[in-house]
Amino acid sequence: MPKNLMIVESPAKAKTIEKFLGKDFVVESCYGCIRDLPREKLAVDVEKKYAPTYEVPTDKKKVVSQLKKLAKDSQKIWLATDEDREGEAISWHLCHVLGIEPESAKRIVFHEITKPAILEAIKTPRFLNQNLVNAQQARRILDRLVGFQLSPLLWKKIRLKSSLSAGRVQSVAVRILVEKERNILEFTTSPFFRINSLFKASSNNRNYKIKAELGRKLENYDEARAFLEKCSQASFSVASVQVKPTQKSPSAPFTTSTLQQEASRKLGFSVARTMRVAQSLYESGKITYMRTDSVNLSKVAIASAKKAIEKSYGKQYSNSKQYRSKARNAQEAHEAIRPTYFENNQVEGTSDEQKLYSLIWKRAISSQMSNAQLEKTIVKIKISTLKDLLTANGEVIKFDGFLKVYEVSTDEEISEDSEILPPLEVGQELDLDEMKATQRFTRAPARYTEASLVKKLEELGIGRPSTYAPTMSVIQKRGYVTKGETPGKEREFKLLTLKAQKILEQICTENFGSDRGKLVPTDIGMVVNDFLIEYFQQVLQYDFTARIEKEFDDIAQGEKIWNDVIHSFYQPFNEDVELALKEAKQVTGERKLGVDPKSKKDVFVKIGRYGPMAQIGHVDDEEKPKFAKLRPKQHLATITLEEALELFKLPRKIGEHEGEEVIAAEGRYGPYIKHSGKFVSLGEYDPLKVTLDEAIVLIKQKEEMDAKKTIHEFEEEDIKVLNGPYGPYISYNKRNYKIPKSQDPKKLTAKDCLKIIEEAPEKKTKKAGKKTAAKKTTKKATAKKTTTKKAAAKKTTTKKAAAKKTTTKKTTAKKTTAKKATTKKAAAKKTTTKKAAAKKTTTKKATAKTTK
DNA sequence: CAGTGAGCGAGCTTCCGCTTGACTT
Repeated sequence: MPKNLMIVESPAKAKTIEKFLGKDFVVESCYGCIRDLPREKLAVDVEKKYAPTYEVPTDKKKVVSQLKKLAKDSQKIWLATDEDREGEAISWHLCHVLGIEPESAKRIVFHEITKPAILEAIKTPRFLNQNLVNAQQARRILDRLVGFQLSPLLWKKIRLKSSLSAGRVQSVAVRILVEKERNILEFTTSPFFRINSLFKASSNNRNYKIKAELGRKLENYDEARAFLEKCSQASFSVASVQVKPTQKSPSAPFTTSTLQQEASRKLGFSVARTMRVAQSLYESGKITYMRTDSVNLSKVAIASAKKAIEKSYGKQYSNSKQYRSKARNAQEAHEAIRPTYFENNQVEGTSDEQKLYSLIWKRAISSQMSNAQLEKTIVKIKISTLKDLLTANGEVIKFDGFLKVYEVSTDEEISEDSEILPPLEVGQELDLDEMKATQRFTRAPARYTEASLVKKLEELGIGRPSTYAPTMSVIQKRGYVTKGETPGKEREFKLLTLKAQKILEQICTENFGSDRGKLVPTDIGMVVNDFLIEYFQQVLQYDFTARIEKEFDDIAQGEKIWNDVIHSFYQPFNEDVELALKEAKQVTGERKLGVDPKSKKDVFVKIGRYGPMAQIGHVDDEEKPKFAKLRPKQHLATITLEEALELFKLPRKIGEHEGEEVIAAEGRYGPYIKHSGKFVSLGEYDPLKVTLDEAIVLIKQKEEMDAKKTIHEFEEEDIKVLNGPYGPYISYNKRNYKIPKSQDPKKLTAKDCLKIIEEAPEKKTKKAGKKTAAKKTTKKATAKKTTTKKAAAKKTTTKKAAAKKTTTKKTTAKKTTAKKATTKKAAAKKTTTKKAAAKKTTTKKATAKTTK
């Protein structure tokens, strides 16, 4: 019989800790939350102080009964869930489920999974912090109220077939994208010219090329032409040389959001892919926990990084330090993401795992390395015929430091290779090799990627490490947002080249405005967003979460009662819901485009039950109106009358093939052609333009594919043996059956198949839910809560202070928070200046690109 | 899997944050 049972949240963590503790301890995992509000109903009694009804979800029943058994056999139970609001609440739920009095529970916490940290934690157990639990309950209940009131309102007012949803996090995420998209739509581009030049110089028998550019933009073609003409007659000389030493310091080790950003930029991973790969690295013990908002490293980790750096690169490369978190609502329950063993600079595994591990290793190890020492040189070049100066920038690395292993990239572009400038003297003459005036265009604001949206949400304090990836997928699943696929458009630009005193003019083309991989809001996303903003200003505000988080903090500090906080939010919110319910008409996003020249009826676009559509005529007209679905790339806001009228040409008969009609149309799953009862997807082809010949090729391809797919076809029994993405299978009566591994699918007879079908297990049904059981226990729980609240409040404040090893009383706690706030501000300033710097380099890059 | 779109009403959906499997045919 084990003396001690310790419960943590993650099974991988449990395994590691068990190794540290020896045989007196059994360490088990509860797999996250073990009790929650039921999925299928509100379960918050708004009449009775917002009393929640919790239950154990079906997929957690097994874990709970296992834990109950272990708990019964143990003498002591240690609740070691994460040290944050959610972790405290999980411990509280565990108490309820395992029949432990919350007042007598042994609660322990640690921020890092190291032996000393855990042994220390066991020495200093505390009790449950009911204030923290209440803060979590308030968070949970507020989210439930918002989500489960707003979503049904959308079902009612926007009668779409697909299920819609709204929530504190997802709706603001969509809003950010919608507003960006509207900025892009409003943006009008304007052309200008940039001057780039290349000089030749030689020094110590070496030839150098010096790139220099004009700092200002030229307004138009005439100015650009005039500038080059002046230069064609000019001589050039060095006006000034400025050399200044600078430093670059490494970035902090990864948190969830920075990992997602870097993996997106450097490896092209979606946030979901990053998390999936990180999870498997974590489970195999190669990295620390991957859902964290902390940049903290344990002492053990810092020491081992130092050792690894000194061994591989030498002492001068080591610079141990601890980073401070900038995140707004960081709870810092874990370490930063780092390799478990710094001495392993690579690991075995899939190629994704190796790549991501390498990124994590480099970032973590470089965070403990020295600053890079650089020397920046700025050379101004005089033009004899003009007042303007040209500027050449050079950068030389004097000591590489952390750059030896890791180069941080920015959102815009990876920075240009540094130029090496030869030694130059003031007054020295320079030979112009070539000068270019390139037409450029002001650029529309950039769309967000999944990773940059996560970054923005984190800055706003919206969402948590565990929800960034799910939030990105939910806004796409609901049809609010899609990942762009269009490659952009071509555009022409002028290029003037001055060489050997002659000016050459060229028209070049470039691609612009690609939205590939970027998040683009859909019409549905926009209509839903506009509706929510009209009626629910407060919840949709960017700082709503930050403000309500302050209230949750007050609850955690024992300064506010959670029911009151919810009440003061819910009263006006509920009024807004009622108002919207009563006042709002059906939301369709309707826009009139004009009049159909043929029928003289109105043509308009709107959101129909199946998505965006165009319509000719009104429903109450004598004649039934005509409808047509919008193509995927068309939008309510931008489609023209002509484009809309085109849509009514579908479905379109394009000819005959083997005596049967061939019809092109746009269906639910994209454009297709129909031929003798079979459908062939059109892919990239436009159903309005596709020719018969092209269609026949596609039909033949499809027939070939089908032939490859079929292994057997037993017509009498209507059984098919087919090749699918998971291997061969049997298709019968609209159901699919697995083929046992012992049998060769090629040798199967109709009889064999029927036998497999008969022996196949029944299909599992998903749903099972108990609705009554949970009620009693929670009522008791809430009653108890209210009585013990005051006492608990006092207790915890003093305890917290004690834990921090400062003097008691609230004032100290407040001071520390104030300090935090100021450092935050400073941090914010830093980032903005950095951003500005990043912008500079990118514009440079853009011009550099075109000159090549 | 693929020509839907009014209005009615049945019956369905939905939040955010903690955590992993199960496993498709």
